[in-house]
Parts: sequence; C-alpha cells; structure tokens
Amino acid sequence: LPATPLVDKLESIFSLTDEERGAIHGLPFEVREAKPGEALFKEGDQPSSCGLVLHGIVCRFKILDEGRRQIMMFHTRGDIPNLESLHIPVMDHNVGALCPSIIAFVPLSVLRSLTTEFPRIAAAFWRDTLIDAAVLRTWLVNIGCKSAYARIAHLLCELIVRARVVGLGREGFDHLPTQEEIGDALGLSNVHVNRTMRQLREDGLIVTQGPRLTVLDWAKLQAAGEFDPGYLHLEKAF
Amino acid sequence: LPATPLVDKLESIFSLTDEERGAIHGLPFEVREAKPGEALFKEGDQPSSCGLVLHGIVCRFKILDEGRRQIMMFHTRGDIPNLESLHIPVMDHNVGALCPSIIAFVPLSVLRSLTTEFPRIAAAFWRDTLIDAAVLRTWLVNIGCKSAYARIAHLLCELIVRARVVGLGREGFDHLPTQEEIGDALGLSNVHVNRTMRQLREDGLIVTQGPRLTVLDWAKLQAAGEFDPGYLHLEKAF
DNA sequence: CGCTGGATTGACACCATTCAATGCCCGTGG
DNA sequence: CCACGGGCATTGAATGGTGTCAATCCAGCG
Repeated sequence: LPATPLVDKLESIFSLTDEERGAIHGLPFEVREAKPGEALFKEGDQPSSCGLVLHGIVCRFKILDEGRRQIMMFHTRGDIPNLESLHIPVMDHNVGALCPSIIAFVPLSVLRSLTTEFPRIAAAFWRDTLIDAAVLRTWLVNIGCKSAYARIAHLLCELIVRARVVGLGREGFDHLPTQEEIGDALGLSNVHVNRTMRQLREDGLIVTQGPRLTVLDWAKLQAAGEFDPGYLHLEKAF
Repeated sequence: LPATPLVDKLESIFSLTDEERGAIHGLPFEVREAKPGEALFKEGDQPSSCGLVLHGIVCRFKILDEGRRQIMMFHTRGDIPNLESLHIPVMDHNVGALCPSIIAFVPLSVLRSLTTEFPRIAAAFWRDTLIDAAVLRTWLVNIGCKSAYARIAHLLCELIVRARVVGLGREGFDHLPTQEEIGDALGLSNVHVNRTMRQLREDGLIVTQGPRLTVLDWAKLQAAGEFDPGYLHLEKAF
C-alpha cells in the first residue's frame, strides 16, 4: 500500500486508531516516478496536491539571480515536502528529486478533509511542519556559525539519524548527495567540500565509496559537528 | 486590551466572528515587562505558556560551545515566538528580549482549548508557524549564498516591511538591532557589519541615527538584497 | 565627570572561493 | 570489445572576502 511510509511515520509518534489508519490507506494516491533533477513543484506554483516521498531523496531549494543554489532541506521516505501547501497557496521555493525517486501525490482538498475529520492527524501534521522549522533553525546555526569541517560533520550526522528513524541503515547511508549538492546545502563550494571530506576521511571519522557513506567513529563525528539530535524531536533515542 | 495586537494580526488574514474575537480577548493574559537581554524561554525548558509580544523586539537564538551566537528570527508586536510549544514540549532554542519589551503570557492549556474550539484560529496559528518556516528558509538562502552587503540589505528590507505590516513606520525603522546583533543574525562579525553598513550609507541607500534607520532608496536596497517579499506571504502588498 | 556600551577604523591572518586541469567510473554507441 | 563522453571526484595555485585583534571615538547616563 502506498500510504505505508506515512502510517509508519505517524505511528512513530502516537498509535493510530483503526479508523484513522483506514482513512489514510484509503487516500487516493497518484504514484509517480521522478528522475534525478526533475522538479516536483516550482517557485510560484499553486499546487493542487501534496507529494509523499515513498522512495529516494527529494530536496527543497531556491535559485538566486546569479545562479547560485541553496538547498534548504533533504526529504526521505515518509516525508511530505510541501505539506505547507495546506495553508500557503503559492510555493516560495522549488522541490526536486536528487536521485530516481517515487512520489505519491494526494489532492489538497482530500488532505484538508482528512485533517478536519481527524484532529489528531491534523495535530501530527502541524507538529511535523514545526519540526521542519526546528531543522531549518539548526541548519541556520550550522551555516551561520560553524567551520566547513563542522558543518559537513553535522549534516552527515543528521542524514544518518534520519535514515535510522525510517529503518534505512544504522552506521551509514546509501544515498549520499553529491559533493556539489552538499556544498549547496551548506553554503560551501564543491571544491571545499571535497577537501574537507578528505580531511574527515584522513581523521578516521568516515569512509565513502561513491554514494555509500560509512561512519567509523560516531562519537568523534558527532563532536566535530556539535550534533545534538534534540532538534529532531524524536520519540525514541537513535 | 492586551490581545489587540493578536486580533489585529488575525484580522489581517481573515475576518474574525464576534465569538472568535471575544474568545481571544477573554484569554487570561499575564503581562510582564522584559529587560534587554532577559531570557523568556531557554533551551531545554518545557514551557507552560506562550508569549505574545505586545511591544519591543524579541528574538530566538542558540549559543554554541565556543560562545558564538546565532540569532534565528526577530519578533515584533503581534508575534508569538514560541507558538510551536503547542505541539513541541521542549524548547530547542532560546527566546530573549533585545530591547525593553512587554510580553503577554497565556497558559498552553488555554491556548490548546482555544484551537480545538475554533478551528479557523487553529488554522491561522498553523499558517503563522508555516510562514515562520518560510522566513527561516529565506534566511538560510541569505546566509548561504549572498555577500555581506546583500545579506544586510535583505535583513533591513525584511525588518522594514514587517514593521509596515503592523503599522510602525513606512520608510524606516525605529528599533534597529545593534550591529553585533545584526552580525549574529547574519553570520558576520560586528566589525564587518560596521564596514558594510558604512558602504550602504556611502552608496546612498540608507541613513542611520543610532537605533533609527531611514531608507533613502528603497528600489536600490531591495535590489542589493535581492529582496522579494513573497516569502512573507502577506495578504496585501506593502 | 568618569563610566559603559556601542560604533568606528586600521592592520594582518586565514579560511574558503575561483579557475583550471586531471583522474576516475560507468553507460552508450560504434 | 573498445572508444568516447559525461558526470563526479580530486588536486593545485592564486585571489579575496571576512574574521580577529586592538585601539579609538562617541553618546548617554548615573
């Protein structure tokens, strides 16, 4: 069933009643595949649906006049990148796939009736957007105050913890964004990302093999990034 | 009545019914004055109330190990900085006053019943937190991709537009944060903020007299900061 | 009147960017 | 099967935007 990742995510916060679970599984999904680089929503769009990520990696980003790109968040299985469209009609940024991904689209109207009929689901959605904001604040601290070394370490920590939460690997990550994408997320040049990741490898914190990342020393990586998972507001420890 | 700024803010989005307006004005506020630098909520706190800014300027920030501070948002009249506490029990950042400010505190429990009883108010609150997130994304772009000159121009534009919205001045701003605070918000040193603001003055974009800011050339300032007010999702143009 | 916090300015160091070239892996087509 | 091409990773050298340190200035205020 397409809605399973969403149900899993909600169940990680509170137990759904049979009625709630049934309502979610009954949502009319239109499942689509997205190619790398493909845009799901563009700045200025007035979406008529929300996209639920079933597989792959999707990100939100803006493009500036001079062509510079800022990635503002990565989304994986179970996330609804444009959930905000429920209350904000026009997109102020872009949403795109980074690798081949599968997305399930649900009409806004249907999602709206779901939230009015099931207040606990509405609350969970609201909470989810609040956690997105908490992540944004943390990214702001990351970019605003930390060295390249710490920024990258922090991002890697976040990616790994969030992958753990949805059950994709424990001490690693299989879909590491490219170094250029990491740079665009952290306000660094791809060149400097490369140099700094080499440093992380030489220091024995991580190993990389293409898009596969393995953490060798979690404690050191966490310390290097001043990573405290509190901002993710997880129910269980990961 | 203490709730007036909140009612004004909501009325700028949609028309309140008499019942809704009455319910808001009937909220049990505890009004308190906050001195500059005073903390309203601290990281790790589990607030039992939300703070509504009646007067002054309040900001959210985090402090890193090495003592560096990142300011993540400025709040003025009508804002509820920790509205997220409705659904996220523990604070992941600090909230503090920058200048002498007046805050009205409302118990979380009361605010929760207000939202369950009046779904349109709940929706407006949710929407408000979503706009906060949009502002955060814009700050991320600002810090991640732009020069010091553009960053400062952008921040000044935002401060002025938001001041206009709540009816505090049109082409200026009376409570400009200190250069150190601006630096902490933009990921710049106070020294460099100073140099860059001098440049803005020499270019004829702004004038400053202490905490008073006057814009001389709005078009140029907006262009310099690549400022597009769309992300504020205002109902009317400002 | 001296104190204090903020604004201002100069000199110097450095982290990160830019530009450019090279290497590597892999899918595609001849 | 091999040659080619494209995307990504890697590396070097030179430039420059910002940070750091430190001194000075200024206005408000007790």
